[in-house]
Formats: sequence, structure tokens, C-alpha cells
Amino acid sequence: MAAAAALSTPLDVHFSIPPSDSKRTIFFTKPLRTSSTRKFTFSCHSSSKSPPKPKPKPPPNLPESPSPNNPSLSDQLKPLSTTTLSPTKPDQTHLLSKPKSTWVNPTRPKRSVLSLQRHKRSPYSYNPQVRELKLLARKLNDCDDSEEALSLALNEIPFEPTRENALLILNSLKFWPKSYFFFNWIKTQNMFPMETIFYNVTMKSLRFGRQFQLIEQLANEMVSNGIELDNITYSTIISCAKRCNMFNKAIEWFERMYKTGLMPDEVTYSAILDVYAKSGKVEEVLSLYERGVASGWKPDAITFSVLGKMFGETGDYDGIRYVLQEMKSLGVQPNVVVYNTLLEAMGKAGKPGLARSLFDEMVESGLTPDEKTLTALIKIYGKARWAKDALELWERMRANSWPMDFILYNTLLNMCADIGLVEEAERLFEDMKQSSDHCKPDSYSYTAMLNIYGSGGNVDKAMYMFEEMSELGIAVNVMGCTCLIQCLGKARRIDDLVRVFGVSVQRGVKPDDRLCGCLLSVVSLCETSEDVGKVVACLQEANPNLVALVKLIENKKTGFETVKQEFKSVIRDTAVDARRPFCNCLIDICRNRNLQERAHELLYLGNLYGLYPGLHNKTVDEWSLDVRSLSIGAAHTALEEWMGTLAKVVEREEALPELFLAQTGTGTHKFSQGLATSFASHVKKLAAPFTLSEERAGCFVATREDLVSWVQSRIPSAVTV
DNA sequence: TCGGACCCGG
Repeated sequence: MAAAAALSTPLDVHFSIPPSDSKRTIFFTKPLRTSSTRKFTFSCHSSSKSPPKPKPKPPPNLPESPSPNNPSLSDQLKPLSTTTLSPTKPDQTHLLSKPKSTWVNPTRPKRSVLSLQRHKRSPYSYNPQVRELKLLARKLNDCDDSEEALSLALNEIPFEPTRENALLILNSLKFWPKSYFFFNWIKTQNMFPMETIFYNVTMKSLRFGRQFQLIEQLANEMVSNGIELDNITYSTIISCAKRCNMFNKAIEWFERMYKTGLMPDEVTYSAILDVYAKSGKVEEVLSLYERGVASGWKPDAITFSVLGKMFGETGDYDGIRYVLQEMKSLGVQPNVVVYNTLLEAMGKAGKPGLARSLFDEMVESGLTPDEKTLTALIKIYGKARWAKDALELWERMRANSWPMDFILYNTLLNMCADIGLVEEAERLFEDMKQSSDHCKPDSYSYTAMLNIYGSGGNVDKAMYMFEEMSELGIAVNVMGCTCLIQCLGKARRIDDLVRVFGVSVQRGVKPDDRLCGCLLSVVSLCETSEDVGKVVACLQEANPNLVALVKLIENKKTGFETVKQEFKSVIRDTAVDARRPFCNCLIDICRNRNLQERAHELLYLGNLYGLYPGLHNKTVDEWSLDVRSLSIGAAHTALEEWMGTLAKVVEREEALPELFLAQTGTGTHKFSQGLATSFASHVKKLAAPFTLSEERAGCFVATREDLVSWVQSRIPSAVTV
């Protein structure tokens, strides 16, 4: 929906089609912005070694007495969001620096936002009947879910239903229906008044089953029966809402807590921080964090893990650095979970080297990495194509007998797919087959193998995997199906492709936009109209609108305006990550059908709708064309377009930079198609003066002199490209 | 033995 909104409004404002006599130009126009999400970043900390920032001394840590007029959380945050958080004051974006005096008023001590006291647990005393009680609990756990069965089990109750006994049983019940039933049963017995703890324990069990409705029902019951809701109650409610992705509910209950005058303790506080973090409210998280610290709170590892995850989600490297520095200055030692979170965040921020150093630091500090640590790191090395580091780590894992689980196995397989390690993957896959039950290859493992064989062009082995999956009853998912179809398409095994598509759909695969993009790319590869028809028939089943667009653009009579409208409508309904592939494929289809003009129109539209950000970059010294995210056909089209535009600039004798360069990338992936090679031959065909740069990998360069004389030698033909 | 954080895909 958001994507649709982003597409619908700004485009027509920015673009009106010029009169037919003037050419549309792709380059040298102000790039379109489809959205303007402000990314929060900290101002730079000069060095993590610098002494910790002076934190304001907190007011005395006395929990405030409940006040009937306690401000709500949003009221409390208001002064922050209108002052400190104002995005219009760039010098104030450093939220976590010393708080601004606008809200630290020395004459009026700031209200504390959390209680530094943890909730006291009731002391546990030994229950002599523990054996019998555990036995009953097991019986309840094992018996049928039906009310009859549960009642029957409870009838033979071997003990007095005292408060302690009931609590012990309630604590031992594993599944929420049992806990809920038992809780209600205690209520009907009327042996003792229901206290908060019974509600809390029951809610905890309900949370396992994500029964937020029931939890909320119980909470309301507590309110109407005058039973106190404590921090444990609230944190349980909040974390359940969070797990159910009901962030508004979580915030609503947090607000309710404030309004009743109960001060959150650090558990509730970090739970709500996580809620804000998961709902993307970075600024709220930071102001809450800041205010907590200003109240004298020393955040623990869990808080930093929440912050780290939040920054990881947006790949905010400055944020990650801040978390590390903040822990250091507060003297909080990261534990394994914190390291895991930060490692993953480093991966999302695209910092494999820093992830590696962080991992070294973790091991040096004496911590043992667990499955999640290794999963994070292997994934990072795979995505970065750091084969050496990945293999070394793998070796180290085995040498140290570090823990493995099936997710780590699957991540290793994916890493092999990323790096192109076919034999290693096969060995690993065999290991999994030999292993005990919990690491047997599952749908993910098979998908990884389909990916490996598919991208390596090993059609027969990929097909073998596909058959084996159906023999073993392992579900084919849409991604595995996509890998296989892509591979069959490249091998021009269209009949097999059609069969695989049919079988997959029959087995429940719901084609998504990426699968459609894959089918579309096969359409562009097909050499006979018969094959085209077969693939289009599959595509018709999955995305009829896309097929209609293909037919439209193939028809020479279709006018540009029509293409534009239909293109826009298809792209708007397409998942963001599939939009550019769609456009690339459509361009390829045109080029293969000799519809060059249409290809240029489509590239223009793709650029117009923001599918190729950063395609063209200009500085005073150099202009560059970055075709790394383009298909071969699209890259050729872009080069022609660029040349045409440059010709015009030369013709008009406008200022030109010293250097021109076209970036094709080096195709670091073992299986990658070699855009550079194809680009080189196209450059040669055009006789353009670009040569592969020796200093800059994956770049073709041309000097101004060469380019100008080449353009002049082509005039007037160049102008009309 | 009443509550909070971290892992797999095109």
C-alpha cells in the first residue's frame, strides 16, 4: 500500500511528456524521489576511545508516589519530539548527547520515567507435597484437552487445594489450554482469594500460545475485580502483544500503566523499548532510553540488544557504533545475545570486516559463540562472498566443536550457494542426511541445493533434487521453484519448465512477483514463438496483467502514453524488489524482438519510476553510468541512451568533465553472467572509446578528448540514436 | 520456582 502511494502521487508532478518533437531524456534530469524517509543518524563520535560523555546526574532515585494526574507517555514525550527531536535542526540530531536544557530544568527536577527497583519475588518455600503435585501436573499435561478429561483428572486430586499447591501446579502446566482451564477451576473452588500471581502465571502460559485476547480479558477482569496489576502483569501483557505484532495494544497498556501511577521497572521498560523499536519508532526509543538513563537507570545487556537490533533493521551503522560505545562507557559487558544481535546488525549495515573484528573480540573476551552467532557470521561472509573467511570459520567451528543446529546447517548451505561452493554443499547436505533427526534436510535445505545447482547451471542435479523432494514429501516452496525454473529456462528446457511450474502450483506453491519475474526473463530468452507461448501460458496463470503488458509493448502500434499507463499500473502492483527485474526483462524482450525504440521507452519509464536509482552520477571531474543492476539488454539500452545524450551535450558545446566511466561490476559471483563481457562487446559494436580500467575494477573509462572526437565522428547519426 | 533481547532463502 505504501509503495502504491509512493508511486501514485509524485510522478505526474515531475513528469509531463514533452511535445513529440523533443526527445525524452533519461539523464541530466533531477532524479525523482519517491519517498523521503528521514534516516536518523547520530552525529559522529570522534573516537570510541574518548572518555564517556558526561551524563547528567540523576535526581534522587525515589519512586514517585502514584499521582492521579500522571502524564501519559505521549505527553511526556511531547517536549522531546518538539524540541530535541526536531528534524529541522540538524545540530540537534545527536539525540543521545547531553540532553538539551529545554527539558532539563534544574529548578524543576525532571520526573523519573522508571523505577530502579525490581519487583520483589515472593520467597519460595519447599512444599513437602511437591512430588505428588508434579505427578498431577504431568497427568494434566498428558491428558486430553477436553474439559471432561481435565475435570476427571482434577477429581482425583490428592491434596488440599491450598494457595501454594495450586500455584505449584499452575506453574508446572505446559500448554496454555491446560493452564487456562486450571486457573478457571481454581477460581470456581473459592478456597482462597485470587491474587495477582495467579493471573501472572496464567498469562505467561497464554503468552506461549499467543492468546492475546484471553490475556487482555484476564487483565480487564483484574481491573474490574480490583486485583492489582503489577510490573510483571504489564510486562507479560506487553510482551504478548508484541509477539502477536499488536504494537498498538502494547503501547496502549503501557500508557494505562503510567496513568494508574505505576512506574515501570527495567523489565517493563525494556519490553516497551522493544515494542517501539519493532514498530520502527526509533526516535521514541531513543528518547525513552535517554530519559531512563537520565533517571539513573543503568541499562543492561537486554536493552542494548534491543537497541542493536533496532539499528540493525535499518542498517544504521552509526547507531550500532553508538550502542557499542554506550555499553563501554556504562561498563556493561556484552553477553552472547548482544554480540549476536550486533553481529547481525553489522551484516545488515554491510560491514563484514567489522563483524569479523567484533567476533574476534567476542571470542577473546572468553565467550563461546553459539549457533546464532555462527549463523550470523556465516551469513555475512556468504553475502559478502568472503570465501576464505567463510571456510576458515567453518573449519574453526568443527575444530572447536562449536554448537550446530539445523538453521546453521541451512545457513552454511546458503553460504555455499552465495559463494558457489558446490562440492562443499554436497558434502554438507550428505552430512545432514546421515545426521540424527533434528538436522535432516528440510525444505530450506532442499531449496538451498536447488539454488546451488540452479545457479550453477546443473539442471540434471537440480531436477533430481526436485524429484527427491516429492518422494520424501518435502514441500517445494516458491523460492525453490523459482531457482529451478530459472535454471531450466537458461537451459531452454521449456517443456520441463512447464511441468515443474504445473506440479509446483499443484503442490501449493503460490507464484509471487519474483517467480513471475523469472518466468518473464525466460520469455526474453525463448527463441521460438512456440516456446514463448508455453512460458507465457504459465505467466498468464500467475500474473495476467503482466502478460497483457508484454502483448502491449510488443505491438508496434501501441502509443507511448498507453505503455506508460499500463507500465505504471503493473509496477505499482508489483513487490518493490521485483520491479526492477520486471523492467529489465521487458527491455530484454524488446531488444530480442528488435524493438529498440520501445526498449528506450521502457528504460525511460523505469528511470522515471525510480527503478534505477543512481544509474547516472555526475561530479565536476567525472560522469559515470552505473549499469550494475541492469540486465544486459537494459545496460545496452542505457549505454546507447547515454551516448545519445552526450552527443547532444557535445553538440551544444556544454561543459564536460575530464573522465567518463561506465560501471559494470566485476561479476564477483562465480555463477554471474558477465555483464562486463557483454558490455565490452556492445561498446566495441558502437566503436565507443571505453576501455576496461586497470585501476578501478569493473569500470570502463573514456577521456573527454576520446569521447568528444568519437561523438563528432558519429554526428549526425549519434544524435538520433 | 511470576516478567524483557539474538538464527535460514531467490
